[in-house]
Amino acid sequence: MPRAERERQMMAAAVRTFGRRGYRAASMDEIAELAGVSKPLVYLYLNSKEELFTACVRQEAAALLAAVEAGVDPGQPADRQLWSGLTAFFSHTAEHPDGWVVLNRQARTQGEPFAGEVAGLRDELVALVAGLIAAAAREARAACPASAGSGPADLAGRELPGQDLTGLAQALVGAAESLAGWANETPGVSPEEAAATLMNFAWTGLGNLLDGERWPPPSAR
Amino acid sequence: MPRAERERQMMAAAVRTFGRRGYRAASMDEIAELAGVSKPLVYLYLNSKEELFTACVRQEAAALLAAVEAGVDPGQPADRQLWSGLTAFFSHTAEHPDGWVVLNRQARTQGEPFAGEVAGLRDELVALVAGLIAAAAREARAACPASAGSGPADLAGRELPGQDLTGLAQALVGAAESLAGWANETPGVSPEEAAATLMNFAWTGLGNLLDGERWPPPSAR
Amino acid sequence: MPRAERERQMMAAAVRTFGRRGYRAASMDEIAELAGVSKPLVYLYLNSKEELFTACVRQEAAALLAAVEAGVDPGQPADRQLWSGLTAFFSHTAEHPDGWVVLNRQARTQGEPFAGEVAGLRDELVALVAGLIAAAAREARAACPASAGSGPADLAGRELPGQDLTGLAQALVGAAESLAGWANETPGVSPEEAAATLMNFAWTGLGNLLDGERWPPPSAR
Amino acid sequence: MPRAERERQMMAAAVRTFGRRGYRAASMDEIAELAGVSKPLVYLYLNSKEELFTACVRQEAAALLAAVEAGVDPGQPADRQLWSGLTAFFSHTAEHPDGWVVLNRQARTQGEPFAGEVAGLRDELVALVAGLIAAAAREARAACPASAGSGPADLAGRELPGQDLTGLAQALVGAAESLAGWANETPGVSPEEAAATLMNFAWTGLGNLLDGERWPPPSAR
DNA sequence: AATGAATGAGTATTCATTCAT
DNA sequence: AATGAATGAATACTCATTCAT
Repeated sequence: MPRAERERQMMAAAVRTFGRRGYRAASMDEIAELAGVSKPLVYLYLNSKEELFTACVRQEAAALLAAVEAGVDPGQPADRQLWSGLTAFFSHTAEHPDGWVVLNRQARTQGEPFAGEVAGLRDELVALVAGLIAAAAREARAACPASAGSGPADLAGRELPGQDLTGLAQALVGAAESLAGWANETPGVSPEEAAATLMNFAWTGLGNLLDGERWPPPSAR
Repeated sequence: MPRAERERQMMAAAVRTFGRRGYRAASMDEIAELAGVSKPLVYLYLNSKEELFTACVRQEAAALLAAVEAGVDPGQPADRQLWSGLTAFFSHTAEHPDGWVVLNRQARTQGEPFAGEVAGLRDELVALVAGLIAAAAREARAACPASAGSGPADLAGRELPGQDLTGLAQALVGAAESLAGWANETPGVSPEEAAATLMNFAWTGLGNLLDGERWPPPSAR
Repeated sequence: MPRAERERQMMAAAVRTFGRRGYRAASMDEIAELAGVSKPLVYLYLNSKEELFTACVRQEAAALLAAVEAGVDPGQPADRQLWSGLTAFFSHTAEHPDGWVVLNRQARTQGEPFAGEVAGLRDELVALVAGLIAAAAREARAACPASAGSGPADLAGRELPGQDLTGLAQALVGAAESLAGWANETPGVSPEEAAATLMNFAWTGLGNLLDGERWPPPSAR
Repeated sequence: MPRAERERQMMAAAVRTFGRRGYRAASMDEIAELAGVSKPLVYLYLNSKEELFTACVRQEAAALLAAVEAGVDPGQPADRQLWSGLTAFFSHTAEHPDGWVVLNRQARTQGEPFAGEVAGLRDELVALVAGLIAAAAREARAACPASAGSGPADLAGRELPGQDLTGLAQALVGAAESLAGWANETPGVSPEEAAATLMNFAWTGLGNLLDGERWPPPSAR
């Protein structure tokens, strides 16, 4: 069997095992057995438990990021982009539960040497979301050119300082992570519904929500 | 030294060690040394690593929940309650970083026998938040009695089915968890600011936010 | 509570625990708890686990030996003495099952430092039985004074060299030990019946033996 | 080195160590060192201390039983079979002293989880002996066909109720166990002599028993 | 390309025993 | 006369990792 395929098998077994047991509790024996190969072969190909786990994290992070980025169509308005990105996010995590658990839970116990690896992914997601929020701000400004010149007060309303922007993005990403976990274990919640819930929550605001507003707003439907 | 005090020492050492290393990677040797006692004493008082960890989780969960509940004044309107609850949450997690890490990260690796323990805490938080959102909905209806009879569309706008309610609460709790982590490692973000960011995000809605709205709304100031 | 009574309590708890668990598996904690005292008190009175066990063995051995000796009436013929001694043996072991288990099983794992202690008891039992067999031989000779002078062949038949004597006694003691275990766990076997079974088995054999019969019988040679 | 051979080495070391120290006092470290391997290898091949001990007991029990059964020639009369079986028993125990100690002493501390294992062996030996005694009874009846019709008293004399039979077999097995211990530590007692001692002791007694004699003899009643 | 055989280093847990009071 | 508090030393068991083939 060619090396590349064997490696895929091993990675799949590793993701599954790490997802189910956690980094420390997973044993190389179990991974090798699940992959259907001998332990020395795992070491020959992937060097060590730590490297193997790091490779799993990197692979799953790249796949998730790619899925989200593929879901975002830069030609669309920012809220649409966010909505489709979230849908892609919820779809991907639902379809790769082990990988998602590895990323979201198992890789985040601090003190382990791969802590930075997954923090990197999260930072990329936060940056992506922050970018979308910033884009939305620009669009809002562009949509009301009149107000652009109406005064500094208005403008201030549309400017978000960097720290606020990051905080908002952190909140949105956290909300998405939480909803992903909840949606994956609650039957009958589709990725689209989860995305809509989050858009309602974040975009529209709870206050407006209670006034009957929903996302997408009627004008955009 | 009296037993109760020794136990407190041990629990503190355990929370610190579990927070820094994770459940599996923490060793009873390290905990005992940090507590300044011999290992057998830890076993004499707390029976086993698993029981010790469960005790830590329970203690930290109870403390966090108590802090949040103490921060919520039922005499206030729902948005005020939510804001003060969030402030208490961010304060508590900032003051007990090890306990927060134990709860939020280390206790959530699935497959371990205490998985349910921390899930319980999270469910309580979600329920608490869901209760506040439902209360807000009631208040909104009460505030516009006229609209109550004005038609089904309006009413529908103020009714939240249970699943939506839970989803929103999950999103809010996830956002808070995420912000707590970010605020704790970003210098200069106070609990109040974190709470305001989240209220802006959730209560007002990003859309309104970009239109210059802020929480608390001018009328409430 | 006076020291002597406390010591009796402890010894009783120890015999019970050692009997149920064995020397190594019994813990001083369990013994102290069963005796209703604190562990340091056990050490204060009985010094160490090994000394405690040795004391148990000595106590039970002395009690068993005393019971057997009390059952043997030197004024009776040897077979009667043997029968009543066996009855006393089976009665005592039935009434003190824990003590018997300690003597017969738990104290006989070699390598432990008290190995000699229980070997001593057994040697005394074997010597007692050997004495009875020798007495029986003397009685047999005395009962047939005529044959005493009839020739060396006859005499040889009634003389048992020391090694044979010891071997026979060992066999009889082993048979008794085995029957004691069997009788204690087989309902409906009384000490008298056990003694009768053994006498049936052994005595008629011994009798013939003393009359010069040997196996294989002459006809089969 | 091939696995099977290593396993044999380990079993031998284990039998020796368990025989010398007892189950609880034997340490896996000592066994591994005596076998000349590292401890993990012992665990890899034999799983746990308990399984290792059970395997030792099973192996030694099977070997002893096989030796005894090989010594019994069903074509021979019952007394010959018993004698040769006993000779095989004493030979085997003399040649495998560690195994015999494991079976006869170390495996019989009650409360340990393998208690049943060795009880099984003993029950098989008792059943085998009981079978031989029953066979002897049949042979005795067959040898005196005339007496078969001569009256109920005679017949009764040759019938042994099941419980008596078991009791006799227990006594004989116990006597053999005791003699084995004695013979093994008394220089100059050959297996044949031990077997002869026991046959002298037991067989002539059994013979009379089968002829209807009982203790106490009628004259003494 | 692949593996059977093997281990050094560590981990949770237990227990006989002592000290200060 | 009695105990609550405490520990040094040991033990069963596991695991990531390597070597010889």
